[in-house]
Amino acid sequence: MGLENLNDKQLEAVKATEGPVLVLAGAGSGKTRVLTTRIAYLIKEKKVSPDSILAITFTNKAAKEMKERVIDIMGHTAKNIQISTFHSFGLLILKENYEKLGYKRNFTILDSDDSLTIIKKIIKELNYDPKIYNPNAIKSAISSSKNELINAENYERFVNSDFSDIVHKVYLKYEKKLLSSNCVDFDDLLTAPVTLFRNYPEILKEYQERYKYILIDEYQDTNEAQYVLTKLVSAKYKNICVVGDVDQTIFSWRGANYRNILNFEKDFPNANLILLEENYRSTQNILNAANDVIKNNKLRKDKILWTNNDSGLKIEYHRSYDEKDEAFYVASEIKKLIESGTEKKQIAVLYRTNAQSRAIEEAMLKENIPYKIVGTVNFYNRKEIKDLIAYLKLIFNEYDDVSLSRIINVPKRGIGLKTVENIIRKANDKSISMYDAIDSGKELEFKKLIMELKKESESLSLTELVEKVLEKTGIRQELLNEKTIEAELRIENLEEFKTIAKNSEEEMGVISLEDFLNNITLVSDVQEYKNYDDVVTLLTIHSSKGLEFENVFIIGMEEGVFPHKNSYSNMEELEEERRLCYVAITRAKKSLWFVNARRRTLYGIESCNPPSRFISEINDEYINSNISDINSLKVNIDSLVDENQEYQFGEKITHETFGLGIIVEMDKSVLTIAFPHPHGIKKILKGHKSIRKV
DNA sequence: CGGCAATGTGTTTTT
DNA sequence: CACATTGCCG
Repeated sequence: MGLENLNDKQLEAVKATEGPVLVLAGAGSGKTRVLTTRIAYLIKEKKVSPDSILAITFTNKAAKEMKERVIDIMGHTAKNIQISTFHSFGLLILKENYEKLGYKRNFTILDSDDSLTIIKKIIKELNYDPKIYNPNAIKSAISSSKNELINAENYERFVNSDFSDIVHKVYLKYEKKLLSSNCVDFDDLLTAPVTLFRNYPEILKEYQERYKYILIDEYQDTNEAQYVLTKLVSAKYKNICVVGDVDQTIFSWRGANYRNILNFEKDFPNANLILLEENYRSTQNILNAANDVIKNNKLRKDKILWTNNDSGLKIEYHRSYDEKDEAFYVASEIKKLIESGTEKKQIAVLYRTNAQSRAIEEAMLKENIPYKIVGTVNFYNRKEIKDLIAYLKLIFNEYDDVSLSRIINVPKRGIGLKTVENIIRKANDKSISMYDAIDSGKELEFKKLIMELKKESESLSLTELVEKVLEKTGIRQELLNEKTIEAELRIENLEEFKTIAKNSEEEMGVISLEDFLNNITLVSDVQEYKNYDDVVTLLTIHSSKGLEFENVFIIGMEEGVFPHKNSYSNMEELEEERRLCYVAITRAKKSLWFVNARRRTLYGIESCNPPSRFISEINDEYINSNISDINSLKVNIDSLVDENQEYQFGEKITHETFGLGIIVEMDKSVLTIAFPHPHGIKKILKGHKSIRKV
């Protein structure tokens, strides 16, 4: 079972099966090993039934990996364990209780693009100018509210400005639209189960009985909805084991609240607290660098990771001329590694923003280095693929007005804006779906096509259905007629989609249209299906969380890029950047590179950025550099702050982005300021340029 | 209705 | 810079 390889603390975490357990696990301290062994221990030693166990992870990648590891230990009994993301778990609950929440059996999940489309339409309907009221801002306000379990009606209490008033109105209409389209959005997958459990205690009871043992990974990244959901389901047996590391909170912008982990012992009195501080992953030098960076955060508890590993190589810091040069340097270093026998899958290039991947990708292509990009511009976001999916969604859920609007004229059928508007008006008047509202004209032809495909979908396999759609709708024919290279590429993508369908069918035996659609919406990572053996990995730091590589390159180590300039005005966001840096550094096992560029063209403008402050936070003795004097390049962070500014409790200030706020707490260097919704409470360095007295 | 050109806009991270 | 939206014309 692997108990023999665990240290005392890890063993304690595995064996403390009864009652609440909080495991504070530093980076690389073997927390995944603890979780997987704990699951095996529950089943083998404690004779717990596999389907009484619920294990929640934060990403699909982590869920997949955990499942594989458990299967490695236990074999196929492990297949019945519910190991998934919060969102997939929410979907499971929803599927078992859709009617109580007002949905029909064939509800579908909207992706975030679809949500935005709906919101744009609503803004138009309400006659607001989308230039003044940014649809994306409204969308994220609605999404944050949902994740804080504030529903559209309750949002009224937070209305205190023009903007929030409009958010409220859009939010109400948006919810109505989702329900009538028989659709849920991502956030509903978390909030709907909470609503269900609050309204139906007897249903909650069933789930409490079903999942007697609960494990939650990355607990510091849970938001309010996830937190409440966890608490509800675990309330009866309280056999809940949460694992996390406050220093690795990197999803605050999505509502993650690291206080959930700090409050765990309050929420579950007499919780067993276990600290894992020994790092097994990295060399001493890498770990020292990580510790040096993270200790600059003011809002944290002291914790020093240690390791028995050798001190290892110094961090290699390379400053390049520009981003092309940077990419070329990385590629040539990777080449050297590969030539000296390093496995490509032990090499990763990490960056702060997806946009940075392009230069690296070009260099990799030029140098002929096999690579994969994790979670880049989504395969499923390509137009032709979205169209195909919209057909499948509509075939499955005819109430889905979003999908219908998308494809009613794809390929061109001569159904224009006017016609569509008429259908919408009719549907609204009669309170029916657009699909049901269609009864004449060219649009009836379209409806008949969907009806026909719907009928066929009952008897065809998934792959056959996809083929039928490509053929009968004319999607493929239209592209064939184009006879351009672009169109050819699109056809290739459609064929690739068919392959994905086929593969998942083969993998799972049979897969229903429903499961397939849900899967591709929730698991947006197409590369899971592709067969990559030994290639270099390119990915954002965010998606690198939980992974490890022998050799890691962190590129764009510049002020403005990393830390990202949007985080400058707010101390909490800057500290999140620093945690992000901590995560990035601790991905490396053996060797680590910091790379940056003297000048960089991003979004069409060239800028010259000083090296990242994070580099200067690390003691020079851990760094090897092509620059003679690293210190001469250190940024003067103090220049951003006017230390002499004094404030008083209760004093009003204005912030350049959050507006008027009141100081509700202060200490030597940090102000806690309350801003109006949706900003809420922020911590800001005393005397920071972004705030002014009023 | 469909296609094209001009204009404008927003660019952090993910389920 | 890349893309999305708008406006104009056939």
